[in-house]
This record gives sequence, structure tokens and C-alpha cells, in this order.
Amino acid sequence: MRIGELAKRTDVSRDTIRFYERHGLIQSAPGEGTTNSYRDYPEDAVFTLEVIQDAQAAGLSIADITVLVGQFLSEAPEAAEGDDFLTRKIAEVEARLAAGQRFLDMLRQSQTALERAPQDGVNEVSERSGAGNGNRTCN
Amino acid sequence: MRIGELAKRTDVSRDTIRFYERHGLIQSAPGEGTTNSYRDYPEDAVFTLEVIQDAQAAGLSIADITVLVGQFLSEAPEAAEGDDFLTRKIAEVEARLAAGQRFLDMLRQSQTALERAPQDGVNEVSERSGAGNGNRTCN
DNA sequence: ACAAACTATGGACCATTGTCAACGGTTTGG
DNA sequence: CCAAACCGTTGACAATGGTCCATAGTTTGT
Repeated sequence: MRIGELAKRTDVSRDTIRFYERHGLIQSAPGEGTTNSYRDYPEDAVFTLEVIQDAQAAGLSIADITVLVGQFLSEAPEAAEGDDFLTRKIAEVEARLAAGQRFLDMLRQSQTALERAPQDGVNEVSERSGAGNGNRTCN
Repeated sequence: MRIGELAKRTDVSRDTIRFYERHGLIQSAPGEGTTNSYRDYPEDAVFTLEVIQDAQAAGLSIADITVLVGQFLSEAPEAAEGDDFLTRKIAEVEARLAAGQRFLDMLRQSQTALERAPQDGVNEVSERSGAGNGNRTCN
């Protein structure tokens, strides 16, 4: 497909798609059997772009995503160093998601507090990592 | 406490602490009863900085965090608009964490696949949002 | 056939989030 | 007392992740 369709289907702008391509995140081929300069994006570029969105939500950089997406979508005979990288990134993302979850819990507590006292506004939210399910890890 | 101690206790550099302060994320007072220019950081700045780390892991910008931290740590009589902002941010963070979790699941699947086939490297990981607990939301 | 819509390329530009260096003043341990 | 370590301010610098513009060629609907 051409870049416009890909952009529409993934909600990623053309400029951003080209930016990703320049950085090696996705690939395209010269248009099959045409003489123009239009590039042709494979069907799975849609999937790749969706994964990239998720990976960014997980806090990974373009450089990291490039490596990881390369490991997903192609053969990966570099089991030794590749898996090491993968393991490090998993730990990193786990930590980040746990922290994000911690913050989300705080936001929800704050919202609850506001709902129950809509006029006099003093939040008694404090004491990091309290009891209950306050600091569950979600693994 | 002074900035050096705060930096050590939170693992946030002095420069970054000052950067946050310039952007209104934390406050300091002129040193109590001293004539020098040293600032004094309250004890709860440690907590605030920890929350900031978590909030960044949740994908929030400095500007957003400034607003939210202000709502936590001070009185918040603006229930109407404030809670609206809070609600939007909660939804945003929920979506981001769900996406991040999706990606983490992919990483783990990829790792499992690599472990079971350490030499011939073709990952048959595909088909977004599969069965099992693959796309649980963690809420 | 012709305008509207699409495409590629190149480089400029931007916001965000820090980081660093320089300079001069302050505190503190020995 | 003196050097080492600390502090504040200013302003430059940098990496990341895009976004925009101009220019020029291509496709497509009517």
C-alpha cells in the first residue's frame, strides 16, 4: 500500500512514518511494476506501527524499538547478545510500568478524595506504598 | 534540607531539581535564619520527587505533572475543572499503561520463543491480542 | 485534459527534558 | 586558615521525536 493509506489506517502521520523509516523502524520497497518514485509499504507495516505505538507507551526509545522490532519480525540468530538485550529491556519496562501503575493508583485515590469532599479541598493522600493493594506489582 | 542532600536521597541531579523548580514542580524557601543564598527544601520534596519519577514513567509531561502535583499537595477548591482534568489524565494513563503492558507481553513471548529455540531463530510471534491472559488490562 | 489529491526529498524548525561549563560566593573538615 | 566541597545563576548545548515547508513529479476523478 502507499503511505497515505498506511497513515490513515494507523493514525500515524506521513511525516512520522517517513521519520520512522529513516530510522530503520519500518521498510518499504519501490512500487511494484511502476516507474514512479512512490514507495510500497507491506501489509504488516500496519501491525508494526501499532507495535511501535505500544512500545512508546512502554517508554522505549526509537533506537531500542528498532532493535526489538528487528528481533520480532525477522530471524534472530543472535541468541546470545540479543536475548541479553531483550532481558534488560523487559526488566526496564516492568519497572516503568510498575511505577506508572503506582502513579495511577495515586491519581485514582485523589479522585476518590475529591468526589467525597467536593467543596473543602484538602487531600489527605500521603504515605507512599501503603497497605491494601496499594503497591501491587501486576506481573 | 539543601539541594545536595535532596539530590542524594532521590537520585535526581541538582541540575534536574533546579529544572523542576524553575517549572514550578517543587518549591524551596530561602534558608531559615541564614544570610547566604542557599535554598532550603522541605522534607516532602523527597516524596514529591519520587512521585514525579512515577508520573514520568506513566508518560506525563512536566506541565501535566505540575498541575497534578499541585492538586495533590495543596488545597484544591477547583473541584469542577480540576476533577475534569484529573479524569482525563486518568483515562490517558490507563490507556498508556494498557498499551505498555501489551508490549511487555510481546517481549515476554519473544523471550520464551527464543529460549525454546536457541539456534534456529524464527519467531512465530504474531496475531495481536491473542487468547489466554495476553491482553488483560491490569485494573 | 485539467484540477485536485497524492507522493518524494531535503532541510529548516520546534518543544521537551534535561545536562554542562563558568563564575563567584559559602561552608566545613582538618 | 585553607583547600575541598558545596551552592546559586546564567546561558549555552544536546538528544529525542517529531512537524512543516518548498519544490517538483504522479495519479485520479470528472
